[in-house]
Amino acid sequence: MDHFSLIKKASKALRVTLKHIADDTGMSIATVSRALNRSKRKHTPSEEIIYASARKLGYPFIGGDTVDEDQLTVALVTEVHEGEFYSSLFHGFYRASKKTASDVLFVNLAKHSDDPIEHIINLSKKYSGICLFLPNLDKIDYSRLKEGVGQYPILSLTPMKNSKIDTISFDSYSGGYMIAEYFDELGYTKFGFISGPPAAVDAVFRKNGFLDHIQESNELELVWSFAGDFSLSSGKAAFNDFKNTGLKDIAIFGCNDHTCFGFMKGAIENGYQIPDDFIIAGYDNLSFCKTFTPELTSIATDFYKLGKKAIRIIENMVAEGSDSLGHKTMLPVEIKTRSSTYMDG
Amino acid sequence: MDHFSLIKKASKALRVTLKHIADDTGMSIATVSRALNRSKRKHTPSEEIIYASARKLGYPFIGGDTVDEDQLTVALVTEVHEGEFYSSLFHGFYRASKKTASDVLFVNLAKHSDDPIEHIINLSKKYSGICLFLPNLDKIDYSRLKEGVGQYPILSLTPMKNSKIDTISFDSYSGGYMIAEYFDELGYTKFGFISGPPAAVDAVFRKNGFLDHIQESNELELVWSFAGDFSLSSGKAAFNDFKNTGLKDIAIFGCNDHTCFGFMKGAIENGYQIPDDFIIAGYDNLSFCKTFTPELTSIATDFYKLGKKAIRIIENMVAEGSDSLGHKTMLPVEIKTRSSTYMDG
DNA sequence: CATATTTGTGGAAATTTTTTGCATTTCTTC
DNA sequence: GAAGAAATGCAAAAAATTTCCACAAATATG
Repeated sequence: MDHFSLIKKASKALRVTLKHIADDTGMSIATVSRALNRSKRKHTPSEEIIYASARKLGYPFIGGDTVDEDQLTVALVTEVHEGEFYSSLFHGFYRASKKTASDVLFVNLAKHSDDPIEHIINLSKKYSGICLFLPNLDKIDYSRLKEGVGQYPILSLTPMKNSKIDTISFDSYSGGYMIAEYFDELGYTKFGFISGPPAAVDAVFRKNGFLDHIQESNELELVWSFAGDFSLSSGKAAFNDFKNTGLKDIAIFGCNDHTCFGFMKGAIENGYQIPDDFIIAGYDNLSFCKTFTPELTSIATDFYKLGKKAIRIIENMVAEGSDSLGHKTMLPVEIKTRSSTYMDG
Repeated sequence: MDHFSLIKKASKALRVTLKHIADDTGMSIATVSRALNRSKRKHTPSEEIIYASARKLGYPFIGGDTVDEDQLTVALVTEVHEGEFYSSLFHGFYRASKKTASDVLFVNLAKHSDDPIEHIINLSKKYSGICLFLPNLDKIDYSRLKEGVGQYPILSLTPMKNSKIDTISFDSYSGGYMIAEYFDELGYTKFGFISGPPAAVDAVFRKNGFLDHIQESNELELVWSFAGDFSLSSGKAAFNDFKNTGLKDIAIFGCNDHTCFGFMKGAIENGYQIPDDFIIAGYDNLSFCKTFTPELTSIATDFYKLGKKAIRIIENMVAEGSDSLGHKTMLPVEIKTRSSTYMDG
């Protein structure tokens, strides 16, 4: 029966010994032992072969790593995609790891996609703690994961409703709220909004914050909205929709920068003037915000702070033996005002 | 195995045994042995403690990954910085690893910067092959590295003059040449150039290709050039310099996209029309090329192809036991023409 | 409430794995 | 072709790990 053999394979995972390497290379156990214990790596042909075989079979090397006793090793588990976001995330954690006692490893959830949860559970045996950035996992996945790792320091960077495990993320709600507040201060009363994909919980929070501020005041009103999907082209589509309404003097919040770029591109091609005809603000503070003309007002997130805080939380969990129980941590965001929302002097 | 480690300090090299864990946790060796061999991970308090201690001390777990015997593990060694480039690089290798038998691990050259070469030599004991993207290493570093690893599959992604080890990179020279050729075809005869930092060998090749095509024809002439540094602000500075020359009908090659964005931004703010007053092309084909108005003509590099080729080379080196001897591999690049160099119909 | 049963643990024996001493072979150098 | 150095295998010694057994504590059962 199929599942039996699977279980057997998982449990009886035979340990790699010198004998395996000796058999594989045709050399004696003694030779293998000596080759592997050389401090200086020599380059005799047989030692090369032994090294290659040892690597292939996964023999745990001895000369290699001795760990700093107090240093934890935290794994940041992601799927690598394109875009500035991942560079920022990695770079933030990388910088954070320099400032903390812990070491960060970037783990890619690639080939084992048949069962990512099983894979992550295995990772928990290797690392002191795990940070997950896997927006595609659902609630059932997280439950299985929690079940599988037990009391273990694990942290998700994706906001989740009713998550069983701790999460840390940026305060998207406040980001949206800040934008509305800022528009209000500038004297605008008519607001517009371009949403992101409904599945992106983060984008929904941005929206909620924005709308809540509007609702809190009688003078403010949402006069236009458009369902986008984070992409440049959906921003363009949003502009075409907006153009037909003929609205003017409106303050628009696009739930990410890319959408805003698309919107502004469409507007400029149609002879609109920004910020004269409308003002617009985005979210993410991509480096391109400063490159675009007009420069885009946006909500900035600090990945270095995210990394540092995430590592701290893991470190505390390890030190106190405390559990991941669905606590949520929100990191403040910052508004960067630029010429897309005000006139230059 | 899709994870990539930061290797720990290589010092005293004493092997971690069950006794160490027993001493650390206060439990007996027998208990530790049993806890570590449980296939299903139980969550009794003492087993949690044992696991935590084992991780801390770096005990080689047995239950962990079952390695595919024929699968190689290639390490991509970088320092993580911000910017779209690193995402593209990682993503390219990640996709490539799915299409090849080998696994790719991303290794960050972070904390151990006291002696990166020593660190890389240690990595060679763990992985079947290594790809380096470390533009800061100099020729002496590469020589030491070659000396240290001996006959071992290693590959640099940074073009180097007279490198001792194999390199693979994009054909920057042809990229620059193609731009000049394209400008020529469009009927331009006066050319301008914004250079990158002199230390970036890659940027120098782009320049050489561009200038060589100009020199091959009597009609073509380089009428203006500016020493930039790859940054947005140096592009703006380049524009200010250009403005004072009063030149018109000129075709400009900026050696990377960021510089071009800065240049165009300055131009637009000064009321210039692109491509009417001048045409401009960049290098890198960043996603923002399509976002900017006008959209920027640029040289596209394919990181997926780079990753696939790099992995193939490593695989061949392993299979044939051949050495890394300074061979250079160049991957073709492609020109993406957009509205910064031609009028819309 | 007394008595089985299960579970977790340490000590020590049994087993496995690794290292080392010694003899033999191979390769280099004069 | 001989001397010396380096590499290798065998077997013994040492070290590390697992297993067996006994005991104690917690839990279940009559």
